[in-house]
Amino acid sequence: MPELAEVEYYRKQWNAGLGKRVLRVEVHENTGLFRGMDAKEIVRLLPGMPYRHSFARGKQMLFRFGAQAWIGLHLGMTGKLRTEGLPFRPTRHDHLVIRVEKVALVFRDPRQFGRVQFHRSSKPPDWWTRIPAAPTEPGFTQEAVQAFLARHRRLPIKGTLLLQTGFPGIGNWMADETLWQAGIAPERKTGELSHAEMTSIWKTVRNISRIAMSTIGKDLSDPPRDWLFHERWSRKGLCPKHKITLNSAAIAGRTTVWCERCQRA
DNA sequence: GTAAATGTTCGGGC
DNA sequence: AGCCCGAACATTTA
Repeated sequence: MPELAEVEYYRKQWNAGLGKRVLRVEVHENTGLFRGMDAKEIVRLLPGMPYRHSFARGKQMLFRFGAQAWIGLHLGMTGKLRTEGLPFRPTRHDHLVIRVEKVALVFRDPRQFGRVQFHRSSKPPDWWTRIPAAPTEPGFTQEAVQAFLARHRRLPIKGTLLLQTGFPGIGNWMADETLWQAGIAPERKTGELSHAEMTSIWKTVRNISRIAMSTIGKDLSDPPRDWLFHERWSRKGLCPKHKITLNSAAIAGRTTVWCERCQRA
């Protein structure tokens, strides 16, 4: 379930390998994770380099090896990172295994919607540098959000919240949580929101992201009990405020859950 | 057996 | 050109 906070959690899972030298890399090279790249390049070039650092921004992660090697990872729908002690034999969905001293760094992704990128340079890749500020960063300002919303006036606000070019890290459950806490119906056109509602979107996204980071992002523990989060997964979820059955429909192409009493149409 | 799933990209039709 | 929509990717789970 990798959105902003889950990505942060999974990034840290490889920390057990920090500072250690790569001994060997194993890949399932014909899987979708390596689309558009040559997986063998990683296998050939990474050994000998220390795993130095990792970063996460939105749903993207970047791992630094040696002086001029970077691996970018996206978890897609079902990707997970973990480490394994030795001996370790990868199984069917463990598509990338980076063996460092005493530990194996594993990227598992059954559906293969995730992605691996390799970049050789002393500088991080352009695609990384261009990611806009995430909701937990100072650059995620009210002005930036207003300007972004103004550029997507015809899209339902639910769809706008899912655009990674404006809300890096926000995914389906965070978008629903935001709209529920902000009291805005998901099918509202972005351009029809009032100034106060746009401000509320900005504040709520920041608040939810901060709290999610300190719970889910820390150790996958639950966010606050009164969040929609706990109710939105089952077909008969109840609004935490009104205890009425939540609505569920596809909006902007994605399953959307909301409370018609909380959220102004 | 069928539908749907926490994401993104691509191509066709307008 | 640009916007919008649906399909596609591959697998598991309800």
